[in-house]
Amino acid sequence: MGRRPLSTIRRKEFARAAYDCLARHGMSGTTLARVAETAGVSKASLLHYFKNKDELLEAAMRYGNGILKDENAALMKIARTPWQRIYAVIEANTSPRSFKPSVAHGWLTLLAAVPLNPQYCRIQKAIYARTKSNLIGPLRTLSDQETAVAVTETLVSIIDGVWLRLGLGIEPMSTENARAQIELALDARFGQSEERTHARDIMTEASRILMLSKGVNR
Amino acid sequence: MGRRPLSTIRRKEFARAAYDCLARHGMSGTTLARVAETAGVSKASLLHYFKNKDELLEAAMRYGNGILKDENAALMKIARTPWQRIYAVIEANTSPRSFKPSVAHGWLTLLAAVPLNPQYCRIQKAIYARTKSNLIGPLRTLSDQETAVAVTETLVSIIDGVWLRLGLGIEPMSTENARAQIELALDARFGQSEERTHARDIMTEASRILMLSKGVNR
DNA sequence: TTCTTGATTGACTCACCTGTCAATGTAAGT
DNA sequence: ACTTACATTGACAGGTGAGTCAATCAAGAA
Repeated sequence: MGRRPLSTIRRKEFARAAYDCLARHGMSGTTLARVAETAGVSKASLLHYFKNKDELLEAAMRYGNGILKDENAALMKIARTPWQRIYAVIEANTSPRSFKPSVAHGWLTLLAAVPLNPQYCRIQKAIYARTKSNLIGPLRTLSDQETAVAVTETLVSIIDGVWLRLGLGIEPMSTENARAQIELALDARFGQSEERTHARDIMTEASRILMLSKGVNR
Repeated sequence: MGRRPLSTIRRKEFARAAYDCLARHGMSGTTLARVAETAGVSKASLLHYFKNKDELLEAAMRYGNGILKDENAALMKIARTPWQRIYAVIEANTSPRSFKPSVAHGWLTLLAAVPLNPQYCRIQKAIYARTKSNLIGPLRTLSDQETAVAVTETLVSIIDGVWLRLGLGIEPMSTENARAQIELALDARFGQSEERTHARDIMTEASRILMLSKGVNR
């Protein structure tokens, strides 16, 4: 779209440095000076690429979300059945590649700022809309609309909840634990059909392969 | 315990003011000056009661949690059966009295700081331990240990998730919506027994009565 | 009344943070 | 070689926030 080039790759590096800072030092500890140091440049250089701190943090938010988004997109492309699409979302959102305490803390730090900044708000809104839509579509083909909505809402809450708990770091939280919780919620409205189990195995395997092929490009 | 008196009531007022600030202005916007203004005193007066900002925010954290804790304790005292104890926790954690966007945002803001401060960490750890224990106890009398643990984990994640989404304020999130999600998770491992339904009605009613009697004392 | 203890505050210090700017470096095009 | 456009930076300005301190105020005890 109307994206200015301005060395997109450099911006991404800085967004990553900002995200790392947020994860390690929290919002108050994430100063331009510290981000610059993390990225190995001067503070003034940062402000050459981002006109202010808000814009930098916005990029950090897009960067952090981008990781999940890319994995999700890659898995969605592979998925062929409704259950596979559901497990694509689940796999992407609990993939060990990003399901780490530091990533979760960075995410949590940014979320806390969402209600204070309309731009962050818009970004986050889009993320929720996408995730919900990715879940409700296939779920509707497996049940009535009402059930699909209810299950979607619950899955989204569980995903948010496990990420939150992961980010707090005060109790162990593994990919397996997270997925077990999601499975439990699915059990509430769907039986352990052959189709479901098979789809899960397929998508788990697909996720593993994608992870091995080191980083979804772009 | 070893609590210094130092006008406990005054400290609570300030903790409340700090919490309000956190909810309204986020972590960076919560300055000593602003909290002081909210409380109607000078910044220096604040620091007479709290030796630094960290201690003030710690008090804010205890204050915010205290609301839920008191409601939980009151309902727990009423509960007589396992299912009633389970619904005591659920009611307390989704009570319209505290289940509000501003409260949730204050909570979210504090949570983001948890990994950066060992003291916040300890407080939050205790909160999780209590909630989990309150759920796992009664659940164990209704199922095997493994199931009790799994359901507890899921319920905790859903509660955290709905609070998070409430705090973000980018989508509607009501008490009813939150409870529907929790019910769904319970459905996964427990049928709609007469006992369960009845317990839910009892605790909902108890919560309503407590709410009418305006604020659990102390 | 006098003394003591705690409450409250304005003024101040010091550190740090954001954002600007002018100067310099650098690489590619002509 | 010259020019243009961008990259990078040190230095600086302006502002703000945390925390200190000495002085004042109020109330109860002796």
